Amino acid sequence: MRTHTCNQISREDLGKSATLIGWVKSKRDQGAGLIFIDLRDREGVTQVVFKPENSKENSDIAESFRAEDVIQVTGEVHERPEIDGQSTNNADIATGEVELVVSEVKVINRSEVLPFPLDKPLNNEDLRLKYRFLDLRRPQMARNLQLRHRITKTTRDVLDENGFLEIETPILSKSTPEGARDFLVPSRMHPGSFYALPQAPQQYKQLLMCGGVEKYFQIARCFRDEDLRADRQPEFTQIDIEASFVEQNDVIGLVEGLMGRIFKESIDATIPATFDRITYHDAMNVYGSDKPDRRYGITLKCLNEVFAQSKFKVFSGALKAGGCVKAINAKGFANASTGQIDKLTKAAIEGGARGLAYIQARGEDVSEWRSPITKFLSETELQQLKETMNIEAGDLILFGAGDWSTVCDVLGRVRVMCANFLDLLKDNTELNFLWVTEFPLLHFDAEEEKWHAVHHPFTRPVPEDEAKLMAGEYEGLKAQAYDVVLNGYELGGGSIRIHEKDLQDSMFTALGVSEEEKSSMFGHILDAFSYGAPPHGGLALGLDRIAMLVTGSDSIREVIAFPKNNKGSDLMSASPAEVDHKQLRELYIKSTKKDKVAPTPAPAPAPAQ
RNA sequence: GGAGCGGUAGCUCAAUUGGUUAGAGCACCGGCCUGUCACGCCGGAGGUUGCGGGUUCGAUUCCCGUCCGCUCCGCCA
Repeated sequence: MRTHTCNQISREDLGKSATLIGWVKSKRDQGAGLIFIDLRDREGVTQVVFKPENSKENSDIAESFRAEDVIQVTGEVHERPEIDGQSTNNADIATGEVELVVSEVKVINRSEVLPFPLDKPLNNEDLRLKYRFLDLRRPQMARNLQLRHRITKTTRDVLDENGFLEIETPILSKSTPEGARDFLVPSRMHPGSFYALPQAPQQYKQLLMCGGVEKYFQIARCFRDEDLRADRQPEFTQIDIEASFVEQNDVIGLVEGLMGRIFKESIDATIPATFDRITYHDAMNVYGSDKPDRRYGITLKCLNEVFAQSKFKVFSGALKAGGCVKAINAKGFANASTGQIDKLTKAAIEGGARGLAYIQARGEDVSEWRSPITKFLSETELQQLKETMNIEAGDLILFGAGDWSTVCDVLGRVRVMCANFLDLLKDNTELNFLWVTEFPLLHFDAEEEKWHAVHHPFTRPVPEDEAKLMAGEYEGLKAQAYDVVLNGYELGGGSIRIHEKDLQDSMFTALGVSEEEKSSMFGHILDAFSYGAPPHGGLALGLDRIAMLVTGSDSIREVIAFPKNNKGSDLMSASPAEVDHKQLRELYIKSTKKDKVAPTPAPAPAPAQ
């Protein structure tokens, strides 16, 4: 029987017997039967020593060990000896002052030669995912999973302390017309009908509020059939929270407390008791993003006054059309390479700009500035610009002109790229939390010529905009919606919801949902709202992203035990995979493969064209 | 759907302007070594350079196509 884990034995155990079970991390064979084994388990590493004078048989067995063999060793805990006056302690491991001198050894299971070493970082993620069961043995991955557990455990504790009930909602649910693409599951008992996997338990949790639950949470698996990213998986986990009789500040306070406990109990980090708040408008206006990373200070400055009378048509034209001129000052980036400027310009164009005007302030004086546009600007404009933007020698100024939202978006992208080029976040360990509030309720999709919900269709407008929504005036409405942002990542978002049938009906009307769809798609929720639905609100937090930031990983795949790759495949189990014809027939789905039983007749030769 | 980067031994990488038999470290196999902890020393085995085609006397290298992976854009209410 195991008496200790591999991080446990210490000087206090000297002379005592101990039995360890674990994996052979490494073997150092000194010859003549003196062999050191680093034995690893989930918790740590202990050096075990085989001495020929104790048992030649044991040493012979140890000689055969390879990395990742599972062995059980029993022996006496010894102090590490001094050799020629030199300590043989190993300060790198917790058990480095002692060692286990083996008297009994048992080989529990042998390992094949490994496809990759476990004790070094490995770039080849393909290989890691294919052999994930080995990859998970690496201390970094073990730590990530342990921290993730700590996060979910703390979440359950905190929400339980606050009176929230953990309730499961269906995985087999119903396709929703708006939002991301659904994963569909064919129904055998209802030919031609499909379940959908939930993108989020949004409607269920609101129906729980209608059911009088008052306070609900769930560590909920969610599914979206969209293209993947480093911080996006087709199935991911949300901490889903909903409460009745709450206002925005209640939800915000709850989440601030939850975050504080999570960061304390996982990595012992102390974060502010309350987070700064910024409106959506200000976030866009100042940082060019609705999830700004404020760990660096580059901000968007308005230059409308400077260029109000400008003869430079790009600027004056934008202002005349009711738009704006803005710029950022990337301090110390005047030496940007042509390639870097090209990349910034490309990003600006992708964001909808026609180009990217810039000034490389190679010196203090405006005459030393290098720029394709300064020749169009007057001396007065240049001096005002210098003052407004606080331009000093060595700065790079980047401009955007046009309609407000495009300019903000473009400069927001350029801002992030500059910070990356300048490596502004090197060695930065700050945890910068932020609430973004007062999101727009609706935005108009010019291509489809219809209004979309910015958050989702159940989001409540601010009180002063309720009447407008009911009256069909959709321009400029604000929502009681809020996002929590950490270091430029959207950790989660939520809103106060609509709980009245009439208001919800108006919302569906705004989104162009037909009367027929209202009852077929949303009849149950409209129904629920007409039987005394309580006011309610909540939010959902991305557990994977929280775990990614807590562990300092650069991808959520590092904090998910068995993630999918970029194409949505599980490389270990090789899913998705084709299924048997019989299975498909039962589901009334036609195989895309050629039918082997009844081959189709050879097609007639195509007529020459 | 689009852009960028990448694919050479089990792993991490190298290979000059297109030029001998494609190399090194780690891992592996054999031998030696009684205090190592990235143990050390000696020896060995290990390659369809992702795949297909083209140019060339000659292609890891140049060109075209294709597959795979990662990052980003679109997309993700």
